[in-house]
Amino acid sequence: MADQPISEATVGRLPDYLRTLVELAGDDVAGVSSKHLATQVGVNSATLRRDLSALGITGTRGVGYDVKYLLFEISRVLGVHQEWRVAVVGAGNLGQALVNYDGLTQRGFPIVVLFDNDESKVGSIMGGIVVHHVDHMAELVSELGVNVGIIATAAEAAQSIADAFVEAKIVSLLDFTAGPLAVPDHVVVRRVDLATELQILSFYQQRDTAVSGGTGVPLGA
Amino acid sequence: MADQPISEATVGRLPDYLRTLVELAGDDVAGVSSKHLATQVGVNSATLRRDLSALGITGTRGVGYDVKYLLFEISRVLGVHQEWRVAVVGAGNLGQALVNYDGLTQRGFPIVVLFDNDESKVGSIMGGIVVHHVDHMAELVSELGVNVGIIATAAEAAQSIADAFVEAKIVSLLDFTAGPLAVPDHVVVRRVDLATELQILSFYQQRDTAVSGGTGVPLGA
DNA sequence: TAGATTGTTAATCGATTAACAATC
DNA sequence: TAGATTGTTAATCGATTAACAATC
Repeated sequence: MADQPISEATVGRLPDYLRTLVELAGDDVAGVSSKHLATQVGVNSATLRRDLSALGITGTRGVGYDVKYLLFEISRVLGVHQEWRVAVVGAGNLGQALVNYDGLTQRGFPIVVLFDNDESKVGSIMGGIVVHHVDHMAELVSELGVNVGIIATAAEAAQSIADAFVEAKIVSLLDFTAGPLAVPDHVVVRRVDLATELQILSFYQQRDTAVSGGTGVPLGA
Repeated sequence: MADQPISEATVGRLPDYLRTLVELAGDDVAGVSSKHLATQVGVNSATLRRDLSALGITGTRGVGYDVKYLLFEISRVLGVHQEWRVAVVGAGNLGQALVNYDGLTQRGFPIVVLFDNDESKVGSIMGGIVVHHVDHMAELVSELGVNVGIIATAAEAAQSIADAFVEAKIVSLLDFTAGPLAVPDHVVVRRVDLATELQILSFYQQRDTAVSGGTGVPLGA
């Protein structure tokens, strides 16, 4: 029943805990110690106990945690018991990949509508979803009960789409474009930028394979 | 010429710096202060100066930093001057979206080969790339000079694909599947998990819209 | 010289983790 | 009671940032 605020780091670990717990439950494991679960997930057991404590989730001293209870509580905290209806803007390759990707629906995030500004795409069906014109975002988002928006357009359009989502009272956005988005404080944006991920990878590779020391060899401009 | 180690946090900010610097250079801005650049990027100016210092990048006291020099040095650190050749495993929707996505090539990460274990896909061309059978990974990865691998298969196949990449001497992997991958220490894996991103978003939304306080209302199991 | 801005020291903050009293 | 494990305190670690001497 602790009342520490829940840190971003803690929230980020919850899906990992959930994933491992689902496996344990599948194997009919009833109880688990913080040490065992932490090892499975790859975190320190004190960190795990602290995370659970922050969520108000308790175990039994000398015994451990009940797997089903953990599963239920973490699911509840993450909102897994609720269905989150997703709108995707951008019916290009990425948008199409998203609507064709079962994983999102399976984990409780069905894509219910796809928007594009290209008239030739409007009206067509992709992954079982009808493509609507972006001009109709406000009405449809409200009508369909959308509560999460995904921006999968070209970078130039991102800000105006974000504005439209905000206008439509969406407060959770996942952005696949690179630039920073200006949104009101109550709107949460998470960014997925594949090229940046690859750049970070290449940084490590370059550093680890570099002939060590020195200011570095200048390459062709 | 500082010799602090470069933190993961610093590396993660480099692409943001780069992006903003590209804009400044485009506007023909020649010099910039840490305060100005930091404001643009949305970080603290001391953090920015510390990051640059850690990379051995210097400015001029009383003046600021030279935009072109910053651009060149950060690019070099990130390996932007090198072409990173990417192999994607999994020619499903995600794999297809990746090969059709120009952004990666534009930022120096051309996908040069696509693998799948589905015989009916092998030999076909997607986004201009020939699909090869996963059994030929080792030879082709070496032949084509691949140095980054992307795992875009179903979750069950991820570990064996990772093993195959490791076998083929690839040390940088981007993984779109959920589970944890076991790889040797010298291999760097970054994970992109869309459902987890959405779960984190829904956590914040649930928390912020919740009727405050209390142990929470139990929902139907 | 006066003004500006870097590069770094020292303070602060927050997150992780060892350690252990509480207690099943 | 003896053994195990939680829940939390206190120590540690690392990253951020204010502040300022160095210096252009």
